[in-house]
Amino acid sequence: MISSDVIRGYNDTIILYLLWDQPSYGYEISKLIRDISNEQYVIKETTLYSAFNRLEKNSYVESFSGKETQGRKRTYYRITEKGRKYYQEKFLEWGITKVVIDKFIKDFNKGE
Amino acid sequence: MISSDVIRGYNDTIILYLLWDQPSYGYEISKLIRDISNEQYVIKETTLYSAFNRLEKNSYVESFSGKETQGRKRTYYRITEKGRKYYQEKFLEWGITKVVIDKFIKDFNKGE
DNA sequence: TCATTTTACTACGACAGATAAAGTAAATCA
DNA sequence: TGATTTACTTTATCTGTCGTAGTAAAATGA
Repeated sequence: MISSDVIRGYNDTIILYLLWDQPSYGYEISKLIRDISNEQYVIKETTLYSAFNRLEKNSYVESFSGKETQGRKRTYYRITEKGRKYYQEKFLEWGITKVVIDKFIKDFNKGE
Repeated sequence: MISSDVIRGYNDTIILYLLWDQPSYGYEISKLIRDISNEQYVIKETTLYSAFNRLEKNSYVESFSGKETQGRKRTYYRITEKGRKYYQEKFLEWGITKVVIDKFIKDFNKGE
């Protein structure tokens, strides 16, 4: 299980990634995250829905009511152009972040 | 500039890394972080000192008064055995975290 | 058919870590 | 001697995560 403080800066970006090709909704996103990460990251419901609200407030996604085929009525979210731009920025930032953190996190057990 | 939410889970670990071989103190750690990261990460003073307090509270470091050679009196910090163990755990976690996040953060501009 | 499970959220409050702002204090430097 | 650098400390605020609880409808099973 990876700590939530680490992932904190990337929950929104992860959601945008999963919305890239088609709209989706909370429950599905949550399962996708669990499956794709092989159970290594399971996002909390409240974290997920508060992320959706934040994303919508920032106009990175827009919501619409889906025709529910099963289960309760769903709220779908669609990524916006602004959301795609934000994602691309975060993608670049993540590349830099990895390099920076790698300079400070090394294995002292195996020399250097 | 990398965002603070990203680094949030690793500030303590970065400090422990820099204390690995010899004790140090706030101001020096802060400069080391800036230099090693080539200005890409500049830790805020308050963030740094609150991290030291947290580390000490958790017994990952212990403090002692140094003979100041210049400037104001310094509080030095020395990593403990518990701190080294914690660091090793975070080192492993970071490896896993990178792999997990990489599954969700890809460049849509270049195919794949 | 009725209860349980699964799907799909919403509301509220607490907490931790980052940070802005301001202040303190001693040594060095021009 | 006054500005700058070093070296912190205190206080208060903000954001994102998360625990707890509740709502609601469809699917599933006995």
